[in-house]
Amino acid sequence: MFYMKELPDEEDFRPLVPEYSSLDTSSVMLFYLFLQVGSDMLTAFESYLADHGVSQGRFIVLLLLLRSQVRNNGSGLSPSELAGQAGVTRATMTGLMKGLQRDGLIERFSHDGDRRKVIVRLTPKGKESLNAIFPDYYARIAELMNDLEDDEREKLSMLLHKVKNKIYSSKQASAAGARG
Amino acid sequence: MFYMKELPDEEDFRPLVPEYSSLDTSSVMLFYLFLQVGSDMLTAFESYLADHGVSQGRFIVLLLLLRSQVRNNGSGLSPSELAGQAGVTRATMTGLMKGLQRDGLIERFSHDGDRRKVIVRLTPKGKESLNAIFPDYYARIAELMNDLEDDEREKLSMLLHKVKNKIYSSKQASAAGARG
DNA sequence: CCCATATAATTAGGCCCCATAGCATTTATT
DNA sequence: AATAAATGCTATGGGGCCTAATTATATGGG
Repeated sequence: MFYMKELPDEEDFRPLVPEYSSLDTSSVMLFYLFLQVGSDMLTAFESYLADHGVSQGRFIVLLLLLRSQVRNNGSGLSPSELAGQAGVTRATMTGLMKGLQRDGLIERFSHDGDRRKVIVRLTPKGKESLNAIFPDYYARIAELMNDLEDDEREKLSMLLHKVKNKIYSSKQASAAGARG
Repeated sequence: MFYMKELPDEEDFRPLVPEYSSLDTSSVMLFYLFLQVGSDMLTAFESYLADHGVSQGRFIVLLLLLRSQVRNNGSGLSPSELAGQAGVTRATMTGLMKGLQRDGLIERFSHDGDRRKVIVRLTPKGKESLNAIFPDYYARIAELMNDLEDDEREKLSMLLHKVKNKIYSSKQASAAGARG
């Protein structure tokens, strides 16, 4: 994920202000700060996951499969459902499955009732892999948030939700614009 | 960037709590919320940039070049400096340069004093490209942050800095651990 | 002056993430 | 029965990223 190591400051925007009189520098700097922190967080956890032989994408898939086992007693998920829950296309998911199966972390079975479908389940090795990752993974996340007091976490969560809602509402707006 | 569309909730962690008694679910959920919002933000801006024919990585390079022009009167930057400022290896930067030069957005000159070095500068077309992107790009960022009051932005910025500092301090810790 | 070392940029090769388009199979709709 | 829709897959390609090796150049002793 690409970002600038050295964030832009007021000085960088000053020459642009005459041209873009409405330029809201505090927004822009906050935006880049956000991206930078997100990227750093992600990079740190990706390298941790890489030490355990999985990528971020693979880890999410394993997590989704574990959740499905917990929630509905091991009935498994189809690639299509996984793609939907992970926010990628079915084709992308196929590629991910391929690698995960090659490494023995998942199994693919054919669905009894619907022969178009495939059922994906964690193998014992896949579960072990998650169990090897979990304790330290969670500890690292907790460590990361350790400096935030309870009320700060709530505040951060609230602010993140505000931004998130804004993204969704503008997505809808642009989709409506494209339709109409 | 991979994340889960449907964020995990308390229920998902409940089965894990007996095993990981210290599991701090509020941290974990905040962490995933953060990644999700960051990813959504990035995706939205990437698709906007794609409409203008540049990727996030390319855009950052153009931005860095523009900043260098503003800051030190167009002396340009070397690929090595660009790689450092963008947080990627020189090899990665070479690939980026190749595409940007092919599309006429940058120029590469050889350094007078040191013939190992290359100097990269924006072309007029590169500047035009940025100027075509800017107004709307900044407007979108401002729009995104529009629902946040001034004090909320400050709070968010402060909280982000707290997390950021935490990342850096744990990076140093692990680096020191690797050394010693 | 020469050689060892360091630095700059590039190339080659590879992995991951991700998308679109097209295909065969199977199921649902009408 | 005919059409539409869904599923999983392949092929193809782009973008981001890396390591290792290569080439050219510079620099600091000996």
